[in-house]
Amino acid sequence: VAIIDGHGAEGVSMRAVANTLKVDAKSLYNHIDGKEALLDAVAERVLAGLRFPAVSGVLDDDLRAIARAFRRVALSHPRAAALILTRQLSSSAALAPVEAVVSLLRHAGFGPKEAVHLLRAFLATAIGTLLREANAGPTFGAADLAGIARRRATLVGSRMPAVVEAAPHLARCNHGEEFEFAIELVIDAVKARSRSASS
Amino acid sequence: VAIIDGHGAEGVSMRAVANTLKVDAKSLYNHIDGKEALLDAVAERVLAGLRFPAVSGVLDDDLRAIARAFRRVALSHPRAAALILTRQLSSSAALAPVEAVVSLLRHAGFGPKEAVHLLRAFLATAIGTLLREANAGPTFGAADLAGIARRRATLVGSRMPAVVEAAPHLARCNHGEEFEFAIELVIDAVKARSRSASS
DNA sequence: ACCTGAACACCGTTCAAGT
DNA sequence: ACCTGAACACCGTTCAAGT
Repeated sequence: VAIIDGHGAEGVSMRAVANTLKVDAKSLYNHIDGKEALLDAVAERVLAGLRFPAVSGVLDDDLRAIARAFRRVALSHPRAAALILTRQLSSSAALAPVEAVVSLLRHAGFGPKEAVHLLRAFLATAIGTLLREANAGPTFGAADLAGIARRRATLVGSRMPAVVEAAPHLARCNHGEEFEFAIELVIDAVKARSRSASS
Repeated sequence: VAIIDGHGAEGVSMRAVANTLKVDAKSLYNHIDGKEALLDAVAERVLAGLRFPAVSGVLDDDLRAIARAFRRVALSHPRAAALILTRQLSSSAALAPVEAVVSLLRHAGFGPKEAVHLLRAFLATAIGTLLREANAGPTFGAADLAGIARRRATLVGSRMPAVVEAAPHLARCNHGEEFEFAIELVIDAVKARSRSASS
């Protein structure tokens, strides 16, 4: 994790890890099954920092809180974010958010089948949004005015009418705001479905 | 693309590409700016295969059609899917779906700002869902009965009550169905918002 | 139980020299 | 305008030998 924080995920090599551990790269194989397993372990370790607030009993508040907690942990080590969002984990650390969301939906009256569907849509939206944020880096943020201007020029240069018209909004991206918007969208859809829940 | 189809994205090396081109790896640098640029080019090439059906004028039908066309192209080369979904592209190939969706939303009465928000939520949901499908590989599909049984056992072993209860549904994943469900969810939310559109 | 030396089969990339 | 030889600074991983 220290290497990723300092040099990015591409900076992780068995030799680099061994080096910061003052040991030979080959020695690592006595402790872990290879590089892929190491990266899985990193993702699990970071994801284990996930903490949910207490359940309030109001479905949308609780879903929002889970989404925010998930964003928080995913971005707790920005350069490791793609790892956490992308790796297919099987450990119980990865099941914690599943348990939290499904449990909420079941108590709200959804059947197990629909709860799983909604869970998956909920996670897909969160992960898609966070992956955009993680990949964008600081470039896309609100701060970099020169970057925004450059990007806006490119968009206008595309000569696609809707893109040109929306260029001022496309050129910048407030990630926190977009996350809230996307989550609100799926929460609204969940609430709309809860009025006729079954199956 | 041929290498990715045959050996996966990790099989792509400058030497491998040069080899299938019957040339030396170093020669590639006369034509492209390095490996990252090469992978960008691959993603753009595949994405360029995107074809939208004609606009019907019914918002939800048109959004559904775009989503399906996007899924189609993303999975047209399954082992390249993560590349297409993950790379930050700046070319006009990447702007085609943006133009299509924003244009639709504008005609439906949304302001440019809200159209961009909705576009981003729409894409995030599609990308999140498709990334799950691409990463899962064939393992998770409906076919592999032994895999489903094994996965179900793991879930039950977690001893998390909601996970255990929903294990039969969590252990399998019909990707096409989940995609339709997630898209339907955001389309519903868009329609709900179109009844009070502005800004 | 853990470490390392020797070794293998790879990488991406630069640059000067060729045609 | 394009190619290549020589070269550099790296990779992940195995295995037998050591303590």
